[in-house]
Amino acid sequence: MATMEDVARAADVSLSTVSHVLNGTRKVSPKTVAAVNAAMQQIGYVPNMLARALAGSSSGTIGVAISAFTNHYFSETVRAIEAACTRHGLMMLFSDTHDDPAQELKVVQNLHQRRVDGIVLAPSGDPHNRTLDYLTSNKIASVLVDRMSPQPFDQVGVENTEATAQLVSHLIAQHGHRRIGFIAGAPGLSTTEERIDGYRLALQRAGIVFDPELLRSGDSNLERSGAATRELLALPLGQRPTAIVAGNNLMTIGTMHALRDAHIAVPQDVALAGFDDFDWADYFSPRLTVMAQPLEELGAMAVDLLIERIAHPERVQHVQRLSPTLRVRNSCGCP
Amino acid sequence: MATMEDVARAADVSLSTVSHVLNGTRKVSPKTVAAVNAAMQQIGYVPNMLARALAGSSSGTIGVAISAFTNHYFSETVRAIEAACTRHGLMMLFSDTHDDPAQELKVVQNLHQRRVDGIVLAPSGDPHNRTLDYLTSNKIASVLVDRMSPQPFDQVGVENTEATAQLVSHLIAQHGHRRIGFIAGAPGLSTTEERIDGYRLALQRAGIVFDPELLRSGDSNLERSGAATRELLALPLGQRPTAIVAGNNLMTIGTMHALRDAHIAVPQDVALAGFDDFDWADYFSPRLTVMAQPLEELGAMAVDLLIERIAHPERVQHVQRLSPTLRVRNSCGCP
DNA sequence: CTTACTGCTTAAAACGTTTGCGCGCACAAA
DNA sequence: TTTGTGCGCGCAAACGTTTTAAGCAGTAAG
Repeated sequence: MATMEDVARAADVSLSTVSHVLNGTRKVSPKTVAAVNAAMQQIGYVPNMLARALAGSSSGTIGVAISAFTNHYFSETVRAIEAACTRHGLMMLFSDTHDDPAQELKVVQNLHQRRVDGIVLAPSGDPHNRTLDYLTSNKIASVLVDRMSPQPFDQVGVENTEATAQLVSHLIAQHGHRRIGFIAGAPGLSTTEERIDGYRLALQRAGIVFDPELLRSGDSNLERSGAATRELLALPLGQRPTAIVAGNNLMTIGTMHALRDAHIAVPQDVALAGFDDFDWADYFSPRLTVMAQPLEELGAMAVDLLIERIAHPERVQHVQRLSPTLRVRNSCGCP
Repeated sequence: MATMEDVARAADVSLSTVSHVLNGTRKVSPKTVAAVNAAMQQIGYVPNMLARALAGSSSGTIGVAISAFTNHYFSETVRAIEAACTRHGLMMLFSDTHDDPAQELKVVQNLHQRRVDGIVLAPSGDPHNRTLDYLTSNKIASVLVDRMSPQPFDQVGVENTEATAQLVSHLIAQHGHRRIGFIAGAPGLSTTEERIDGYRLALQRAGIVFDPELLRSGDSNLERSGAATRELLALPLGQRPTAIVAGNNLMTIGTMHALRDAHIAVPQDVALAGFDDFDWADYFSPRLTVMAQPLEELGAMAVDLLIERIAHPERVQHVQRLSPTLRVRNSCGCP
């Protein structure tokens, strides 16, 4: 494959001149520039970014470690991140963490070995914070998305507590529900905790006493949320919820699954609302009332923060909370 | 950052010995191995894959150029590809083509510059085949997914013609429809052509004469498929379709959107079926009858073929057709 | 006592860039 | 004529690996 040296030879200039033409690193006479460009054209030169990254300092690549596998909504986030990368002329090295601490660490090390300029990570709920520690101790520029950490990182997430409260309050205030079930996400995730907080906050504001029986873990996945829903439905009649709120998209589907299997009509028998929107939600029944996260913004913001961090490693960390928006449809009981 | 040389110094051996310990490239005495490993541990050495790739020949990275942005279903494919990569110890450099020939070429060149070992591409319908030509003339190991090409490439796709015919036949044979609308994908894509063929094949087999008015292009996207559906609905009563088949997931949603807006009940007023499945399809109404593509297999197969190709650049090309499976629910009129 | 081999190790040349240093030249000022 | 001052360039040293050729003991065979 043709190298810069071949180009130099063909254009009868030095190697460094070719480099400088390529990067505009210093003034080169127009005549020489033309000669070099012609030579490149002619011999079909393709720059070698590996060598460039090795010699210089930036690889023009960022790493993304997100569990797109376990949670569908992360696919969207990844897409948004990729779009932002393209806008900034970066490439994205993507690997899935499967929300598993060990795998997550492996992925991050892998990215580090490949000398990415920075990393976007949706941290798993590792109680030992191994990956986070690895990032800090190796001084890797990084941004956390979705899940927040008390550690000093740049972070982008959504406002969960008030948002969930808003969702629950809608069910209470607009539709008079008093017994509302909540299907919570996987324990250990900040989003899970925050959304539970929001749930309890809304109850408290309405003067409803919290019933632990109505709070179930759906473990952020389809199967467990279905099971949690069945548990809710199995409660004695007076205690059984008249409405259910699911903590994320997957659990909304899982809940709907269980309700359907139990021949429970939504919203007639039980009202339903959830976190995360779907692009088809307007066209299929029940039309889900949800909290929609600004995924596009989330991805763009993450990349912006990362670029900023790469440029200024010592700047103080930013923690951004984006606001999700309530989309009222009819699964909550609205017409 | 620590280099191999630092490790060598710390372990009091030569640089190349460290390299050989790391790669198991040749026999090294157990004592030396231990010393080297200890040294690595101690100084926190992180291998530099860039340098390794530069010196050696493989970068352990493959490029993926797919339009995940325009078509949701590709997200799943990308996920499947990533999973396969991880299984094989590869990393995935991903960039979106937006189904735009120019962007696609740019992306592929970018990947090439980064010296990926190979590329998985879902080719846009570029009439000039610029990207494909680039790949062949630069002898880049590559595999085409989803869309097929007459050019000599390794390819994985699904069987579209018979599958579509099966979908259409179901509507005819099981539910007695005679006027069936078809919302086709973007022109120029092999999948689009093949699915149209399947549609016509099914009509022909049932002895139904093809009415060009019933074949509309939804251009593989939401908006245009909605418009196409409205055109179908605007046909005079005797000509208006009693069933509609959509050419992919996005167009199924778009079609459903238009039907909903027109207050047309599915399947009572008009039956609906489409290509591509959804994970929520079982739980929301109408429950869509669809042709489900084996996305996981598709991704795995693509990566397998690519690895094979990288290992043996001169082997003859394989073209694989996977079989989608019909999932009958109730949007077609089945109970 | 050579010779050849074995088992380990070192030295050094790639790989394809970037970049600091410095050189020669032309042209203006002294 | 000198001296200075840019302007265009080339040279060569990194960057962190892999890999080939060769060195150097010690040992077995001739």
